[in-house]
Amino acid sequence: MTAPTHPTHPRRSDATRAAILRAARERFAADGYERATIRAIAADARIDPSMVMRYYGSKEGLFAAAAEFDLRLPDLAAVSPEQLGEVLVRHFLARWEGDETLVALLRAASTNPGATERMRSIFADQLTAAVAAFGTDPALTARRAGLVASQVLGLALTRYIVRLPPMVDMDPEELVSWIAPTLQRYLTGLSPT
Amino acid sequence: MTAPTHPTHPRRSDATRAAILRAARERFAADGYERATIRAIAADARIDPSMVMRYYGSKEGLFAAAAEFDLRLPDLAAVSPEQLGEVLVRHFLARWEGDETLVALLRAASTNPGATERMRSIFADQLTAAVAAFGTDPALTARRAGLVASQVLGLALTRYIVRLPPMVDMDPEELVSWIAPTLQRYLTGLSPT
DNA sequence: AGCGTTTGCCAACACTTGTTGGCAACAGTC
DNA sequence: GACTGTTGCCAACAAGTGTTGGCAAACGCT
Repeated sequence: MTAPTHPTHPRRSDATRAAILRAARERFAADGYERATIRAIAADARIDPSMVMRYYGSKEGLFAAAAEFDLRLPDLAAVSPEQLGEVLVRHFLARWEGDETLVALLRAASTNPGATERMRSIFADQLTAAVAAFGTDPALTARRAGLVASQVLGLALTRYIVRLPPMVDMDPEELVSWIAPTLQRYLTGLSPT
Repeated sequence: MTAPTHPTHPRRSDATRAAILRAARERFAADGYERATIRAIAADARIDPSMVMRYYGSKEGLFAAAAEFDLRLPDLAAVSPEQLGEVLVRHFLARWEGDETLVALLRAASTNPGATERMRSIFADQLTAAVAAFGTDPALTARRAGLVASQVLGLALTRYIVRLPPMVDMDPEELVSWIAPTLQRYLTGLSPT
């Protein structure tokens, strides 16, 4: 993260930039876009609010930087076809739990148009590409990816945002065994038409 | 809605109250809790912002009134067991499309603690009760309901909030035929443990 | 008609928000 | 050591927020 886009000289303020980004992700994840104030983020990072503006231009710019995200989906073509569902749930669960960026993005996506758009493109681009990679009927690929997204995002919503007790209490393995067959069918099941 | 709790005299301002409530639901559904301002809601309802305060006490109070919601779940004990999934998806789809209250609630649930709590209780109470009504292993009831909620809320999130193209484009019947088997298994499938 | 109550609007309050400009301290270079 | 650019903070702004109190008109009742 905060990788210099070009072989530019490392800046003396890189530590500050990173601190801002870390605080921003925490606040956005905990409070959503509008309730997370620049002042609060700056206080967490122990710097002045004006620094946030200098380094990230605006609140929108800060969010864009903090919500940079890659699903890091594995190559599904290399997975044995009957294990696709299981591999995917495991991967998503690990990704949600290990990085609060996605929670921040999901919280913000409900109210902030920019975040909505990013969420949409992440799942429309990255997930659709991964689903296309193991090649079923191209006409169905987008729909399969959309259905997978609906279950995976629903899992995240109920477990990390709404915190429905049963969804919070189940351990990852139980979730995998319940949900994997769902994704498996969405990915490889016959079109029900 | 806005039903007089007691046999009190109908008030001359009932029309205004209803207009406020209608405008509030629209704004909350479109913008979420924090971006929906009392001034904007009042403007939509063509009255002064101070009226909102007089009739609903506070913004939180207004939201609480606007987000009053009943899932109106059918009696699942009266449904033939192999059709549970299908009946449920149909019911939820109709409920989402016909009433923007749930969309308002879902949008707000990501950022507003009160809305989160209400969402949680709606699905924890109403849905769990419906699932319990056709009586499987009580130890699994809450988990089954939670899983159903995860898929149903994921459907709503991707279709009405994030607006993932494939989820928006599919017509209700196709969604039903894809998703019904998922709910069916969550409701009646064997515990995978 | 005269009464108290209800409905509505206006103006203002106290506060928070994102954002800006200026100014001191510091680093590194010639 | 002087010069240039960077890093940081302070103070302030303009705009928008939820919320409040008071006042005029309309209403419903006797």
